[in-house]
Amino acid sequence: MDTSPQFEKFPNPNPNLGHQFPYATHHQHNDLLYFHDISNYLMSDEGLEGKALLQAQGALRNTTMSFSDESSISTPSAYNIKCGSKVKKYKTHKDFRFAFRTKSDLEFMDDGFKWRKYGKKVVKSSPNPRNYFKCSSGGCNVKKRVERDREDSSYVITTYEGIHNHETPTTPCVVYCTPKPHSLSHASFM
DNA sequence: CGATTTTGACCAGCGC
DNA sequence: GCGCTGGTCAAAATCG
Repeated sequence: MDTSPQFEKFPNPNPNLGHQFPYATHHQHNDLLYFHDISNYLMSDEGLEGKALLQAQGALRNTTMSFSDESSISTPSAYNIKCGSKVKKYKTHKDFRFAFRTKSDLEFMDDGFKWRKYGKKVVKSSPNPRNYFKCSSGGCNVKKRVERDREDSSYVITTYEGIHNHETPTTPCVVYCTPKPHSLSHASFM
C-alpha cells in the first residue's frame, strides 16, 4: 500500500469528504487543530483550494467549521471549530492554525496557493529540517510550516497558520485518496 | 532581470 | 541576566 500511492489518482467528485475522514482533535498544548488521518487521503498534484480544503477538512467526522460573520466569508470576523463536543472559537484568522500529516515522497505539496519560502531551520524536536513559507499573494499573511515526521520520515507534517483572504490562483479541489493501514504517530494529541 | 531560494545572522520568548 | 530554542530577516546566490 505504500508504493507511491500519492500519484494514484482517484478523483473525488465530492469535496465534502466528511464521513470518510477519521477524526480531528485539538493539540492540548498549543491549541493546534490536528487532522490525524488525512494521511489516508492524498492531495492532488493539481492543487487543493484553500478554503475548500478547510471545508473538506472541516467536514471531518465530528468536526464542523463555521464562520460567525456570514456577511464576510472571505475575511470573517471570527471562526468556530467544533471538534466532538468541544467548540473552539478563533477571534481572528491569524489565530486559526491546523496541521495534517500526509504520506508523501514530495517534500512540498502543491495546495493551489503560491508560497514563498523564507526560512529553513533544524529544530531540536526533530532531526528533519523545518521549512517556513509565506503566501506570496500581496496582503495575505498566511504562513505554513512543512517538516517530515520525526518518527516516520515518509510522512510530511504541514501546519497552516491563518486563512487566506483571497481565492486560490489555480484550479482547485480534487482530492485523491488511497486508503492505507492506520498508523498514528501522534497518539498523544488529544 | 525579476522572482525565488538559500543560509547565516538576528531577535523574541521562555525557563532557569 | 543568561542561554537555549524556534521563528524571521535579508543579502547573496540561483533560477527561469
